[in-house]
Amino acid sequence: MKLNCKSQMISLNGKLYPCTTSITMDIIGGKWKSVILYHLKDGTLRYNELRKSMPVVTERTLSLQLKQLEKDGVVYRKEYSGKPPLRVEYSLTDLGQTLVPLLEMISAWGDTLAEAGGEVVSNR
Amino acid sequence: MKLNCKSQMISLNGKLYPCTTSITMDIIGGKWKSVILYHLKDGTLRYNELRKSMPVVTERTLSLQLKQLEKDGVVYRKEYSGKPPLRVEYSLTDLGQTLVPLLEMISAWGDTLAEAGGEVVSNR
DNA sequence: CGGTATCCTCGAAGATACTG
DNA sequence: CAGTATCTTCGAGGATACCG
Repeated sequence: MKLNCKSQMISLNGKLYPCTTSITMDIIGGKWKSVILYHLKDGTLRYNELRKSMPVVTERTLSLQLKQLEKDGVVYRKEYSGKPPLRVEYSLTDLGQTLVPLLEMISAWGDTLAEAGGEVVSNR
Repeated sequence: MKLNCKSQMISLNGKLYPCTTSITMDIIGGKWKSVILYHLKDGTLRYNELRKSMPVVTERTLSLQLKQLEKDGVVYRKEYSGKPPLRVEYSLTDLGQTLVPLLEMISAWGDTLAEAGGEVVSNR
């Protein structure tokens, strides 16, 4: 059955959504999740590599967002536990991989706007 | 120049973004904007028609979100002012139309998840 | 290195009532 | 019909310090 977002609610994992777009936006929306996913789309990154790619995010927020992405099944967290220094790697799951075309479209649309009126401001 | 979201900031309309995905998400993100846009993708709707398509949103929130979409240039507000009853129609602008493939992809991705584990809950 | 713990701010969104 | 006006709540995200 194809859901069509007309005057009905959809229940998924204990949450109620008014539209299938809301489901996707719940998973990739917010200030940071699409950015994290975009950086992971080209491969595995360690926690600190992610941090360096996103200089403005705080550690706490990055950590929280990663946990949510992990819980929603789009990001995989692999911990290589030997003695410290600890090594943790993040990557997209198979489900996360299915988001890549979407992430690229989102980025491309924003890119078009930026080309028209945007400006690169800083390099760190 | 193609922007790549690596350690630089992009300035657009007085806001700073860490990534081109952030630009798009700023415009279509949040709890309601993608739902509104999805409903408008098939044509013009009056304020009350939008309300009825989205029974859980409050008037205030719908009104605020529509204003932001209008300000960001993706929604067009046309007021037919005669004497009351007032008639206002909302539709996508040309820029808004370029979001349609994206909105459909967002909806389709959520739909896939819902088919796997979701459940339609109510009919109003 | 890869996080937590605490505390805090601020804006998105809701409830309800009212209006041109 | 198509909103505004007020007031309130709630949670995302930030600042800073500390931990295994």
